[in-house]
Amino acid sequence: MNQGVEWAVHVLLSLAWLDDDRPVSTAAFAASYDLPQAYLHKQLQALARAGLVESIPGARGGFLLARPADKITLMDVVTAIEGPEPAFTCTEIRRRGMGEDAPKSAFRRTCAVHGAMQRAELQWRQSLASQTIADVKAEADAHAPSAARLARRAYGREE
Amino acid sequence: MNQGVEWAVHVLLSLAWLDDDRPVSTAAFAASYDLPQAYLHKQLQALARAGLVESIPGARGGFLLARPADKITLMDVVTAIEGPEPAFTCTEIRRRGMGEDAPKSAFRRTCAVHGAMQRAELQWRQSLASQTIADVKAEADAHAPSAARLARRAYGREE
DNA sequence: GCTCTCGTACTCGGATAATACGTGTCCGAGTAGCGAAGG
DNA sequence: CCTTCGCTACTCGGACACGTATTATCCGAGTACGAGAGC
Repeated sequence: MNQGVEWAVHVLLSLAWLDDDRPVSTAAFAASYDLPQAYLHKQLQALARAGLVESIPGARGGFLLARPADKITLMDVVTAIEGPEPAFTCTEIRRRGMGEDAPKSAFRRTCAVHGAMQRAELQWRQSLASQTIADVKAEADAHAPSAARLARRAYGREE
Repeated sequence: MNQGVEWAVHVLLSLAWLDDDRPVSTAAFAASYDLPQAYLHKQLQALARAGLVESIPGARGGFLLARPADKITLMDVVTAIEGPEPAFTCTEIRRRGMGEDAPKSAFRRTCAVHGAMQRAELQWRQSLASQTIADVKAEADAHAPSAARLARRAYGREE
């Protein structure tokens, strides 16, 4: 799994904590998390292309949530960063394993191996789709109530 | 996900279909599935190291199931090929995101992002662990009853 | 005819290259704010 | 003093290198079968 997924979730989480209309620049995020600015910027562009964040160009620009945090699922984030392709890809090698004279009717139904892997991946995707940024924020708040205030301070709010 | 996972499951499935004590060589599998022999051999070695198959050295050697097909889960196969490392790794970047003066008590509990991703991955792993090679075999048989016979013919059984 | 020995062919095992994707970086396009000049 | 113009600094956007992990390959160690010679 891409490193960028973790970064993206934390960035969205920070934006959810800030909860205002002032955009946050890549430089601010990079400084806050001590991450390579240029590469983090690449990930943020992916989030913008996927419509998860809105990008404000120009000076004093940056990124802000494109929709409420409870409307952004972790599945959205993973898809934005990793792409929509499934992790397991079936190449239908079963067709070559049975000899040339195997009846085509034997392959009408989905490959059983493919089906099994797909079921597992579906469980993963459903779990990701059932958890929103707002949920993660709520859990983090429950673990450490000071988190929201610390986040706002880290980005220059409430000086 | 590694290509080798698909190959490995199909190989184990074929061994389950054959269901005898005569080992099958890498060359036989590669010829049957039309796969690069040397690379497939590498994957089979991983299965052998993980204890899923038993390797018979020397002429007329090859591989056979190390235990019954209903005792080999898809999780075992994925772990053998991909390794035991979790797909998502938490680098605890939250600690850097809150400023230096953040109280350590705020990080006693697990990172919420990590927890959320872990839950999804656990669903995936549980689904993989709940499905055995025997289950996949049963499903494939249900889809196409001729599969077992075709497999035995492909490996020189029942000539 | 039987047995022992040697040779050959075959297969596993690990060490070794080539390639693709994830990682990291750079520079150009565009915008907002600030300052100075003019009215 | 107010308005307008221009400049500078800052930020997004996409195009360009690098490193690591997956993909792919090769050669050596070991074993079983078979042929041949010897008894």
